[in-house]
Amino acid sequence: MVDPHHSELSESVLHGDQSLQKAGLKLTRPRRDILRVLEEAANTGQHLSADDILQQLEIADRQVGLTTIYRVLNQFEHVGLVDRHNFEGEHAVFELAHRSHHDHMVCVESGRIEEFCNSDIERLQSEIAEAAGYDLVGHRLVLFVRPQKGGTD
Amino acid sequence: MVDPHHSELSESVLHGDQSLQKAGLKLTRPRRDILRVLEEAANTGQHLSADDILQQLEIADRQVGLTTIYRVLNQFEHVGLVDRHNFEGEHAVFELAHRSHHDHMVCVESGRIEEFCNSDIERLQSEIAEAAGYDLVGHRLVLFVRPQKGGTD
DNA sequence: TTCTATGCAAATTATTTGCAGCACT
DNA sequence: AGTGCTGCAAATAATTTGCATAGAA
Repeated sequence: MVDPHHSELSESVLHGDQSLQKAGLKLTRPRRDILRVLEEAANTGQHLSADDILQQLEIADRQVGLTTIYRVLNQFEHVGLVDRHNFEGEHAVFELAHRSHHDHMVCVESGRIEEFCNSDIERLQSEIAEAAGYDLVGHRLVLFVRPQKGGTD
Repeated sequence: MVDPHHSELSESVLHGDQSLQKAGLKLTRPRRDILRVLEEAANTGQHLSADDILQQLEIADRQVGLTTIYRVLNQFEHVGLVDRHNFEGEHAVFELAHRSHHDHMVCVESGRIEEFCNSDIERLQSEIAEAAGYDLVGHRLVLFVRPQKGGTD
């Protein structure tokens, strides 16, 4: 059954809808709203914290409790809909799960986060693990960068 | 992988002593004890959390307040005496600062943490940053691995 | 003695859980 | 009516801060 209300939502959200149902999660207003915010963030390549999402929702006049945000975010993560990151070490940030693997580059001046993927590095990682007698099952790579030309930012 | 000198760690501690004085930090009992615990951990390649250190100190009958441990750890970090890591995302772990840069490999089965350094990966990282218009100022790389030969556990 | 260090308790921050009420089938 | 969803408030966990006292130079 399709709810006429979300006709304004993009395909991706509908896709998320499917994922949710498949995972036994009902597509409720809070979940839809959170999904939408994550969507927008994905478009601009942003990574949001639970609180960021709360702010966005308040701005959009779509009240959702912080508790629910945390709970939904965890559910989404378990379902594989979103990825959780811990760049800051203080609070986690989330992003809609990507189809493909990628790593992050964080600008220490602007806070901007860019994504990249380098097969050479990926391969080297496996080699390193193997050489140490292990099998690589995952990894986390974050580059901290700063604008090249003496940027005033 | 056992180390020869395991009873007397005075030498290195004295080194830390110098670093502390140079940084304007007095060598007090708590700081010396914490340094000693970090020393032992370094010998066995362990990374300790503030609470781990508290435990170690209690075992060694050297009472130090958790508050002090956190405070000292921060001071040590600022002085460049220890490095802070956030493998778990919940609590930070520390290790005596290494003279040389290195990354980590965490075994998802045993929790064991190994260190490594690969110049090819380091170089690739710079190239990636440059290509994106940035200068690499730092990075964090953690490989999650599992013992090779069929995990029998 | 002077200034820094310590530690207990209270404060913070990020996140989770208990539980009563609401929603949808 | 039943089962899942929400959100407030209280509970946690990790870490920090206020403040009076103890300690190093």
